[in-house]
Amino acid sequence: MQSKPTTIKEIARILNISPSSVSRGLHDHPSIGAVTREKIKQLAKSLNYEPNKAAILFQKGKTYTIGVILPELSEHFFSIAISAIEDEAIKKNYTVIFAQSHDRYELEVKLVEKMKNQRVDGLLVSISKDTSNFDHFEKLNSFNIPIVFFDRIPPFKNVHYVACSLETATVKAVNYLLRKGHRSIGMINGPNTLYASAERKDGYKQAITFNRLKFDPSLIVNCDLTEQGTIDAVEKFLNHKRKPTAIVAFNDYVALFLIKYLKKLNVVHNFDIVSYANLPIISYLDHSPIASVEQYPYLQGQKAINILLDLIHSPNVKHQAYYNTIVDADLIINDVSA
Amino acid sequence: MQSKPTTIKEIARILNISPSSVSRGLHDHPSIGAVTREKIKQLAKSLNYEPNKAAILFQKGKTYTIGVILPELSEHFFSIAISAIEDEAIKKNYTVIFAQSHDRYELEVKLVEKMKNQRVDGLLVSISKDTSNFDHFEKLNSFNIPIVFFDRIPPFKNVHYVACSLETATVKAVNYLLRKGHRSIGMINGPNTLYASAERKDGYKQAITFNRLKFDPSLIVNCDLTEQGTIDAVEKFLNHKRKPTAIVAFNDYVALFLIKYLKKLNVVHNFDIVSYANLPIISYLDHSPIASVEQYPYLQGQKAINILLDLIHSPNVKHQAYYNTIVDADLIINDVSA
DNA sequence: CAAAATTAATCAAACGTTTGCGTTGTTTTC
DNA sequence: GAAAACAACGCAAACGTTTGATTAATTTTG
Repeated sequence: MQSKPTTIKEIARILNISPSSVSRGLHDHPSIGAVTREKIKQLAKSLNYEPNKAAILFQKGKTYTIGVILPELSEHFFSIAISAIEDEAIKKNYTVIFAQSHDRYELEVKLVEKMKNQRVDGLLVSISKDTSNFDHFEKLNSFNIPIVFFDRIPPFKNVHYVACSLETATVKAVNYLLRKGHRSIGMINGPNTLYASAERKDGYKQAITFNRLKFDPSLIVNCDLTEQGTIDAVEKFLNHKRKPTAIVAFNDYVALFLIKYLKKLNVVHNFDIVSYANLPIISYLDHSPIASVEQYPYLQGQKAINILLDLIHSPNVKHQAYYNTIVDADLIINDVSA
Repeated sequence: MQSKPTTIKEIARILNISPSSVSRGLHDHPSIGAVTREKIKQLAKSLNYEPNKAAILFQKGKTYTIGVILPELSEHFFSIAISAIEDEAIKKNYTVIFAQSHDRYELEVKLVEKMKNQRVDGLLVSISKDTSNFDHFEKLNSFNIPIVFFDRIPPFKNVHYVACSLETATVKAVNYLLRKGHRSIGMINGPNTLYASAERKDGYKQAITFNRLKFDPSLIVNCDLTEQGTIDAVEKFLNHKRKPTAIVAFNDYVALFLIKYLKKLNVVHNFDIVSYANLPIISYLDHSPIASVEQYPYLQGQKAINILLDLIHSPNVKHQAYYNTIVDADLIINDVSA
């Protein structure tokens, strides 16, 4: 025996009124009398009425669904960010669908297309690390689907985004190392396609020059964020004429690769390491980074979806202004000896 | 300018045929001639026609959506499992919505209700660790919404589920420790509400008695899987008259807590540790578990959703038989000295 | 060659909800 | 006391797609 869910029609039939009145009654429309309204609501409750979402979606042409595209769910940052997105969405009665680009541009393009076909009301995106072309996002404009980028954002301002000021954070990080006496600081940076890479570089430069030191570009090396890429980067430092005594790693995963390799070479104690992400797991390492930049994924996710919902609900005016939201990043000190 | 998406009606109007013919043409219905069919398909393609999913859902009374409820997305196991679910869903043109119970029973109940109201076609569930009442799942039966449990499953057989044989895995783990010469092996088990706890216990007992050793129940202690709970558990071992030389931890997170605490007490080298989950991060620890049980989350997720899709597509017969799928778990040896 | 079968398409209803407009009565206003 | 205002509800269309029933034209069959 499968029970058919209750419909508005059935309530109308039982109460001998029209379906439209039931609909209006349930929505507190002023043209329905208080008595009728209460009768409707009571019966609806007792019959366990739940609006058929599919019918509403169809009728309104909205899906109350927002899409999320991010590189890797198993990265701690994103798993937390999406938790925030989900929490907020549930509150506002939106449904979230998500997909992973696995950091591949072509997959990202396909997913954006998929999301469009799913008729999402809006999109939250953290771009893949080899995305340098953004046409697939621009297409959505003509369909009036707003996009908010978060964390991994495109390198221009005329989009909505939420991100950390990694530049400021990097200044803090480098300053911290300088205060600890380091004079040659290496940086393992990400690919140049990432805006975050530029920010880290700028922050590094800024801190160095502000402290009246000479900026040496060869102390910043790019890396594809894989384990092998990290090893290649480290090698450059080890062979450097001004061998660094401290290293700023692109994120905690890179830091892990880095530490593993340095341990293998038995030189891990020659380096102070600072990283980004502040993974909880990091504190369990023996030789962990002495500091890590916390990027507040939950907060970022929260802000991003709230901006998106705002865009969805705002009238169809072309936004001249873009939301460019910066979340403060903090340097978390793990160094017990500090 | 916002383009309205192309509809069947419009294609029909342009081609001077009826909407129903267009629909049938697109679905290769035999009653549409080959010429007309091709004309329809070509025009549809050139107009970038995409079926309005909302309309189809509404019409068919199906949502092509499956719900996933799991305890914590930031747990590596689940983030991998849901990746598998998502991958399979995309292939079959299903949409996945998910929610986290954060290991709380009341939240889980609400989420199940939410999913029901969203009219999901089916549900994939990994139950929270303090769920001992299963009425909220039984309600879904009358709505004909199939459920497949995975990993964290209820303690009875008359449901569909996919899980590891943790019993077998535990036998392997304990045998491994016994072969390494350990004669007093502690186990930090989970709450008794979890079926997985019973399995671990049984496996432990089985390995011990099979090796003609005496089973000492006080060497198995329950734990709520928090850091403090783990510390409390360890304390019992440290004060035990037959102080264990090896410990089987409930999972890698517990192992982390455990190792951290033992390090603090400077006794970490007195113990061999075996754990479950095989977190990638574990290998970066200095003193990591010498072995870990791999539960193949991707495979479990894959099997679970395929079973669910099977149930969804199968005719409305009451299944007398239940899918009780066991995925083999393997003991992965990390011990370099082994 | 009439009857039956086949082919190719159309018609109309249906899914559940929302909403602009119209229709009743009843009450207020000057 | 007639006109205007209002309160409370019903009617019907609309959203896009699918599908059972129907029709019309063509072909096959005995």
